[in-house]
Amino acid sequence: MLFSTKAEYGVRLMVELGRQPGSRPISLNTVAEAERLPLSYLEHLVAKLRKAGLVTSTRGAHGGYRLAKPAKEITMDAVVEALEGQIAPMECFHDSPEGKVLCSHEIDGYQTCSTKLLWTRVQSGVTKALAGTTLAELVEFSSPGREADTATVGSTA
Amino acid sequence: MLFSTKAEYGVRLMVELGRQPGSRPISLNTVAEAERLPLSYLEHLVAKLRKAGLVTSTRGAHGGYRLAKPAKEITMDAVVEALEGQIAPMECFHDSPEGKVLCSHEIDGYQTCSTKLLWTRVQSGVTKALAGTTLAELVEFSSPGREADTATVGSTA
DNA sequence: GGATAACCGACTGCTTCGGTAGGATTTGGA
DNA sequence: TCCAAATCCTACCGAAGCAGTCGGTTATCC
Repeated sequence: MLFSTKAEYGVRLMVELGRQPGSRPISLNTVAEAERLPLSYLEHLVAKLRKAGLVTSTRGAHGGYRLAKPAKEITMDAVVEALEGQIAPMECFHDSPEGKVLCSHEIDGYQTCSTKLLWTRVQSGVTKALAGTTLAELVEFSSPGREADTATVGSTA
Repeated sequence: MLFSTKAEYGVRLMVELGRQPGSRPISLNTVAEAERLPLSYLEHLVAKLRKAGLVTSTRGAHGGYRLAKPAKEITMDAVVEALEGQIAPMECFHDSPEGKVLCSHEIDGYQTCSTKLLWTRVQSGVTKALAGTTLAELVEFSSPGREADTATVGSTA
């Protein structure tokens, strides 16, 4: 499995927040019941999202969470990365400052890494899919009234 | 991390096999030394590749492994899947008989799955990257400069 | 002050990862 | 014929991550 349920639950949580029209926060409890997910586990996940600056929180009674930005401006690479950590196909891949991918095997003074081409392509494929999808899309895609419609599930790139 | 070292080691092993010109098998020991990987761990990995029909084995002295097909006909989705198991972005994704992806949340009688669009795109991105890369490409990509080096990497044992 | 809800850290059972160990079986060659 | 080189197979191990649970603390509204 490429991703764990952290990404799954976290994305659902974000979608749930994105569904709310007003600006008032919704409590985690509400989200947990709507999505039928364990509240105490969601607490851990939402903490990651908050630290990543994707949601803001209001404490106390009638508090809760809301999106830190409009759903249109939230791309899913940021969400998934906040939840799962750095997204790389393989451990030896790091993001260098220039945004390039780098395979540590090459620094060993040992010849060209035979797997670099492959992982670079995979990395690119995943990144394009995640960065090319906004939260707003997911909200609209799953909004009630719209029945399961696989026609628009095409790739972005 | 999307994939574990099983994929990394296994792909390197395949590339090493693909580098061999003749049809005679090479031992795992040779591969392990060339790639500096633990032999006993490679045994586990090559077993998966063999069961998937990607390599064939010859037992006994002067035995070893060789590719079951020409490197051009081996696509990396088969290799990675043999090593890592079914490739899906999320646990709720299964390959249905018709080759479509299916999210189990939708069968719950509960509304449209809010994450399906995202995971479908990711799935597509990864699959395209893997299926669009052949072993032959990786072999060629990592070959240049090979005959020049003097280390233990020599192809002729 | 009480209810609500975010926050925080510790703990737990479970599975996978990465690797080791020890043996058995098969085969080629001296 | 017997040894060495290989594949093959099962079991085991420590470490880490996953998917939670639990208990408690702080902040806020009524």
